[in-house]
Amino acid sequence: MTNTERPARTRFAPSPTGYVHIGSMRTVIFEWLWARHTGGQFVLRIEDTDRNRYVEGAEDQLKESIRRMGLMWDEGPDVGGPFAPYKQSERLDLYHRHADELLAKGHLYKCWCTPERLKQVNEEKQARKEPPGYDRHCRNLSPEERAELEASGKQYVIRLAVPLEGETIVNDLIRGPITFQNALQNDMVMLKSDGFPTYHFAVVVDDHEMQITHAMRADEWIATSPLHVMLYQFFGWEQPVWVHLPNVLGADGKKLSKRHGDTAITDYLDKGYLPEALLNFLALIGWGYDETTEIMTRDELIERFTLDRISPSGGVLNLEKLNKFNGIYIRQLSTAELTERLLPYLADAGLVGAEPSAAERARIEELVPLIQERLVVLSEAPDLLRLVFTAPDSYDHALLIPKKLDASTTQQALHAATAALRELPSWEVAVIEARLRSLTEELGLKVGDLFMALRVAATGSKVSPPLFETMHALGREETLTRLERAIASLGAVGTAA
RNA sequence: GGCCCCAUCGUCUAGCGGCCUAGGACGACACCCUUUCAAGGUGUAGAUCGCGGGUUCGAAUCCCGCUGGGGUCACCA
Repeated sequence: MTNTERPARTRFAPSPTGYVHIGSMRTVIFEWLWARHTGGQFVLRIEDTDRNRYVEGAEDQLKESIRRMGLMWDEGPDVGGPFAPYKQSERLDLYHRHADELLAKGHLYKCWCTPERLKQVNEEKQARKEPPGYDRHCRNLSPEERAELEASGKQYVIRLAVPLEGETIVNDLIRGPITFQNALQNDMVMLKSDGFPTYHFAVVVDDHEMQITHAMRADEWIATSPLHVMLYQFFGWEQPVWVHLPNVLGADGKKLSKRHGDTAITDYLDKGYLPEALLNFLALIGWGYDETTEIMTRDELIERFTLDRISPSGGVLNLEKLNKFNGIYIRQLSTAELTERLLPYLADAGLVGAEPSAAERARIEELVPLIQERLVVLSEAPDLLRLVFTAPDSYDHALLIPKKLDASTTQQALHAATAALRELPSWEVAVIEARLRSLTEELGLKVGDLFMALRVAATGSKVSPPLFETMHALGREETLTRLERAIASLGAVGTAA
């Protein structure tokens, strides 16, 4: 593992075909962390070489996802860099120049086979129970045949002339050397008939051109990595350090996909998982620091992240643990900070305006402490806060009347409480609590019973933030109004019964 | 199916030949705190380290085989 601590250049090279998968984000995290840890650069490169799969807007969404995670790239689209452009569709000349070089050396060859013929060849191979793959027809053309096809002007692709014997070794940093028999490799297409390179050709050329030191990518690339190694050898270039990262799996141990639930990183961000919680949590899938440390700040992660601690086996996404992490990070936020992050969710729910006024902001900041330690995810805030904004529209007597009491006793108790609260000299939490506690004694009730009746009367629910804090947040007027409505609802029962 | 990778509590992981009668975290359960829910605290259960052979005085740790799981076999990345 030589020179792993020298400034590393890593890259994330997605194709703009859709959203950013949470597993891809984990890859971004490792790449970013390693670049930061070594004081190197993290580059973003757009691999838009498949015009058929191009998705409008995907590139923006992808950049936005990375930005929202707080993992800005040092070089790439929008920010530029010494190796611009960072979009492969704008680097076509480069691939052609390099292809010509290898073509001249005989490591690449033109292939005029039609998709139909390719399909037919594979079907025949299949019928003979042979492994699929190109039959190298065009590699073995006679000079005359080649000249004729060359002159025909027909469409062609450029393929890799894989050595027919020997073996290719991929030195994976976390797995050690992996040996592949050359005879088993296919003459994969390097340049498509539309003149665009395939991934195999473009990554190698660009990683070399952009001086990428560590080729970190998901481990599904292991199977084709010998092709990439061959290319480096044919070019006479020094290989990057290969680091194939373990996958993020679904609960069934298979690659995480739509049927496992949310897979886009934005799904999580939108629900209100904090970027810092996600970063910490995701960093722990496939990597671990020591025996006991799990909660780590971004800076601690940067300082502690090393490649040798990446494990080779895939890891299942444990949502419950993510929830726990998110709660921890939410509780670490200051009231002001949490308020700021909650506002968009409250605006969506219509609890505050789209452009919250200073008064609304102040009001929310007052309420935030009531829910901070109860929040798992930011998007739950509106529901937790709704009881403050909207009075219960009816009362369920089964909730309102304590187990061992009846309607009239409950009604009397609430009435006494209302009177007591009305006369309070101030509306401070401690004052409310002191008065209500003494009231339980005066009434000969159990603390739990009275408080629960009051809770239901004030909030309509048996579950709420602490009673006195809630009453305080509601304000005296609103609290009394609600209690009176609860009392009235019980009175109706009394007469009906 | 061929090739390749992987294999420690349900899950994420620590462990890189003796410190392991395997540590931490999430989850579960119990108790404490307590006006509910949370949060917090304490504790319990949970892994014969996939199986079988070796190597060694000694193996979760090294080697081989097996089994299981996964990945990959496109003019997609």
